[in-house]
Amino acid sequence: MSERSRSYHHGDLRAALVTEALEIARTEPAALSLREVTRRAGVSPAAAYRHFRDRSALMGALATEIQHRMVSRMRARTADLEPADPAREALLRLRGVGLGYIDFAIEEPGWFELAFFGSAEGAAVEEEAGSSPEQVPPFAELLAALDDCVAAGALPAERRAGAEFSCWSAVHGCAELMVHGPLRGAPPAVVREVAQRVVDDIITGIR
Amino acid sequence: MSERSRSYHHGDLRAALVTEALEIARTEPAALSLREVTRRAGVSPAAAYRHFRDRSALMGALATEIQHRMVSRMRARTADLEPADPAREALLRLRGVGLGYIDFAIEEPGWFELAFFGSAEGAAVEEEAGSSPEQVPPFAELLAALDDCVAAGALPAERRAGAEFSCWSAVHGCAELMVHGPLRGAPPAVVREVAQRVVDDIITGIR
DNA sequence: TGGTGCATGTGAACACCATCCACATTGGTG
DNA sequence: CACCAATGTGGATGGTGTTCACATGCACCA
Repeated sequence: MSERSRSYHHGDLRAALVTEALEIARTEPAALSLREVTRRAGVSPAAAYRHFRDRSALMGALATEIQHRMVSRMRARTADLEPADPAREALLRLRGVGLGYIDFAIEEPGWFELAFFGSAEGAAVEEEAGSSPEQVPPFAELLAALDDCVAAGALPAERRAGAEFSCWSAVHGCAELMVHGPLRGAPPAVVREVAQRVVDDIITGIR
Repeated sequence: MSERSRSYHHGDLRAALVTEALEIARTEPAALSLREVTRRAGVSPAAAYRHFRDRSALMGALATEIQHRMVSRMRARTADLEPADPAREALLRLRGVGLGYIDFAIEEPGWFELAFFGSAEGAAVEEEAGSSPEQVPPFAELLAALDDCVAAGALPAERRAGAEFSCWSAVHGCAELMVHGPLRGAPPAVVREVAQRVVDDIITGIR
């Protein structure tokens, strides 16, 4: 396993391709091509097709991996909440989910850009059935936080339905604003302030 | 001017290229390439470079055109407001701006996708100076609506600063949700309801 | 009127890309 | 040990953006 680089067979090319693609996406997104990925993995372009139906399948795997990393960071951020009364704590968690989402987009714009690619272009038709909201990990995180709010009495039950769309819209839109939009490259202080205002406004609005 | 199609010189190739690109973007976005655009304009690929520095410059011109059409539709939608007291009327206008934005995204997904491309990829560095928020027409529309709200007493002056980011985030994020995200292809009734909930929530939240 | 300069369009080339094919190599299984 | 299925290769095809030397013809000036 140690000296696998010289052997004709790679060992675990699929994982290696995803790893290389992640690296490229983070550092020089413009260079993210199937050929470049295989090049860095030390393998011929066609080899990728033994593991992915086509380019968009690779991007889908990439998106899934990124979504999981996103959730990890969101959780790491939310973990250190000092105890408070349940309602307040649930709201703080909801706030943390939103801010964590936005932070991830700012810290890893290359990854953020690809995080929802699977649901975007090529694979639109076939996956149809398998892409319910609950299966998009960051979205699932939001759903859980909202349910918590209801359980803790911080959100009236009759306001629960549809609240996830308001929250996701505001938070995702804010992230886009900062990665692609007018706030791209704004000073971190401004960015922080805007993010907090957006998250607080939408949490106020859904209640 | 009438029989210009046979002449070596085109007449107004720049406009023709934008027109063709708009058509392609609307009907078969996947086919939107510089070569396809020139092909439809009956001209060689290189001809485009007499009018646009590169592909991303074409996309930028396209984006600008789309943004203007977006504003036109948003205005057409907001135009028929029956008079009411100023505060209520200002809020309705704000609501109309948001819903109009979302409607445009749903009705013209191909265009919506490109509307902010100019601020997205290639041209990021050089335009830096020229892309202040006020110069993005749909965003300017929002700013105006918010100022109206303050003037009409529907929004406290101390809540005005930053409100545009909350609104744009929610509305743009909602549009993305419907074009690329989990709500893509959802029944129109659901889409309508979600859009209204999102817009109403954020308007509640900013006040 | 005739000539010329400059903007505009052409054709061919380059480098890159995704994708497919027949073929080579191999690790594991009978 | 032999063979098979899985995996990787090299090369070809047709697409892309971009550049270059060259062709064309409109507008203006002598």
